[in-house]
Amino acid sequence: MSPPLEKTIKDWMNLNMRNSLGNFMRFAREKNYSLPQLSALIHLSQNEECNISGLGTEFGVTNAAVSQLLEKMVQQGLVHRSEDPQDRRNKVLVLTEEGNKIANEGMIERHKWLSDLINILTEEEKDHVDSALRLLIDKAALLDDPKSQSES
Amino acid sequence: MSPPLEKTIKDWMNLNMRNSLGNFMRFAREKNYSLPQLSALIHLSQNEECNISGLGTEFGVTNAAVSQLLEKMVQQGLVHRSEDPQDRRNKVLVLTEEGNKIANEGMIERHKWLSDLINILTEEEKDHVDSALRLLIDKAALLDDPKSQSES
DNA sequence: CTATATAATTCAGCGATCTTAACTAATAAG
DNA sequence: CTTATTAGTTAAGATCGCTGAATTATATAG
Repeated sequence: MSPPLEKTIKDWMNLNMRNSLGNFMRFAREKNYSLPQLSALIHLSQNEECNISGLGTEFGVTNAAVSQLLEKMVQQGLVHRSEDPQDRRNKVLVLTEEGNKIANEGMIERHKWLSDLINILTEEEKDHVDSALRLLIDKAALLDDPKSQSES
Repeated sequence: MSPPLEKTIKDWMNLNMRNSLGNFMRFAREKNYSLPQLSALIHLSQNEECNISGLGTEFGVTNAAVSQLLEKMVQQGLVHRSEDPQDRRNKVLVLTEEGNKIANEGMIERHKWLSDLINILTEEEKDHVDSALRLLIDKAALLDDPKSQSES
């Protein structure tokens, strides 16, 4: 990687941190959701069907911890938990409508600064940013696809 | 904002979430730092001189909470806490070398996927992404500057 | 000098999450 | 059928961070 791009990435990371982390934590506190809950919510909103151990691996905690966390979220009506017909030891975790709503709000809150930022660009600049981000999104999909199909 | 750009931002947000949140939480657990600690660490690494109440406002918690959290971080050698000569009620919080090291590692860990992603781009694509990100960084500085100079 | 306001700390108590260990249920292997 | 493995749950105990209230020290106002 060329040195100037390396610096750009670093600056971009800093900007991301400074603007999204605080927003995210404040949002969590205001809505009375813990950070683990909100993280689980967002993970579930991106990976439609998860099980307990998958979440445990994702966040680096035991199944017991996930089970307890999810139990509360089921009671709060954020998550629907059902048996997997293929293997009834598995639980299939899916967000409820309410859960999806909260997850989306959380994401919007976290990246609000990015939307605000883009709104002050000229049309030409918007196009430039749009194509660059789309390029990254497409490349990321290429990296993800081979792996995401290799389990179950 | 044009509809296609709006979708691009949304996709980009999703990608960010999916790839950085898990890394970040795993990093925190592996290194035995709590999420609040790591968040404080990162905030301090971006805003060289902070006081207790400033951090409290940033994260939406009481001064007592910040004081206790920082006390631990001082004991761990991550933060240097000293009196403000201008107003000795204030404490000036600055990261130690060790604290800075951890903060940087955390940021690198969190955005590792972005570096990996950029590494598979062609030179031409890299230039494209570089200029788009730099554009956003510059615009963000314009938004921030008026505010960031208004205190102390 | 006295009174008030501000910044930070300390303490007791609460709630949340984590871990380990024991347990139930379902699947896979012999 | 018996045994071992896998997925998830439950319970007990520990830790952590937060709050509210009381306290100390500094700064400002009258």
